Amino acid sequence: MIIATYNVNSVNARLENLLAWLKTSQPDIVLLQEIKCEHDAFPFFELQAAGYEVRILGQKSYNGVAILSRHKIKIVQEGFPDFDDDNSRYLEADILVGNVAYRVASIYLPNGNPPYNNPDDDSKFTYKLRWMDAFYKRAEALLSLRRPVILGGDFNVILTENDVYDADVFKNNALYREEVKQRLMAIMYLGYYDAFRTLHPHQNGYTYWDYAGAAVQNDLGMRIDYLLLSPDAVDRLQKCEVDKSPRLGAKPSDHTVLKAELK
DNA sequence: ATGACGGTAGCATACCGA
Repeated sequence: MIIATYNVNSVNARLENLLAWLKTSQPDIVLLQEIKCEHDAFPFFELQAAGYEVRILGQKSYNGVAILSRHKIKIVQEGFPDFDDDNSRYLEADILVGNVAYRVASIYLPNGNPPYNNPDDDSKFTYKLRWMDAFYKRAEALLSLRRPVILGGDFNVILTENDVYDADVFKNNALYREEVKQRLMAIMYLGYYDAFRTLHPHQNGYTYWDYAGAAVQNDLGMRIDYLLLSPDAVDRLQKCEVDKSPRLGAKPSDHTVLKAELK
């Protein structure tokens, strides 16, 4: 079973790129973030023609998450229970692959940095922390299923200096603040495994490179996309790799694909 | 110190992003 997560930075702007990648890679499940559209503008037809069932939690212009699957999708949660969110950032589903009943979620965690024109505004950061607290509660509840759970997406968190090209540049950045790193670590201490780091302790594993300058050519990236696996899922983990090809092709997203293979 | 670069809304420029 191959599962991937990909922040597409607009599913419509990225449709050719996405379809080409699906055709080459043939994943079973894809978790998309930043689809940036609502239901009526989503390219259902093209993705269904490519062999995928699609469920989305859309939003106009910003955010929006989706799940693509070659197997039947049963949505169980749109957003977190008991957390009122103006943004479409969390979609959770049951997907049966062979005889394995996976619970998966597509996650677009808030960025948290202030607007450029108002650097003292911390409202986005406090929203990020509240969102992560709600995520913690949901992640905790899911462990009691004692099933393979896969929480994947753009987490907007740089965990360590090994996950970014220059940690000093990000010292005060909302992606690298202590409050944020502690919250992601707390989720993992519940019993989730960072699939990439579990298998690759030394590779940088970057999944994002800025469009500006020559960030991708110079590998000035950061590892901010994750696949977190519950104990029952990590037992099945065979491989986890960054696929840089979508980032190197024409008209790329600023993120690339992170994928894992489970047996 | 700032912006680069790209997407969306909607028609000029503002907002968002990491």
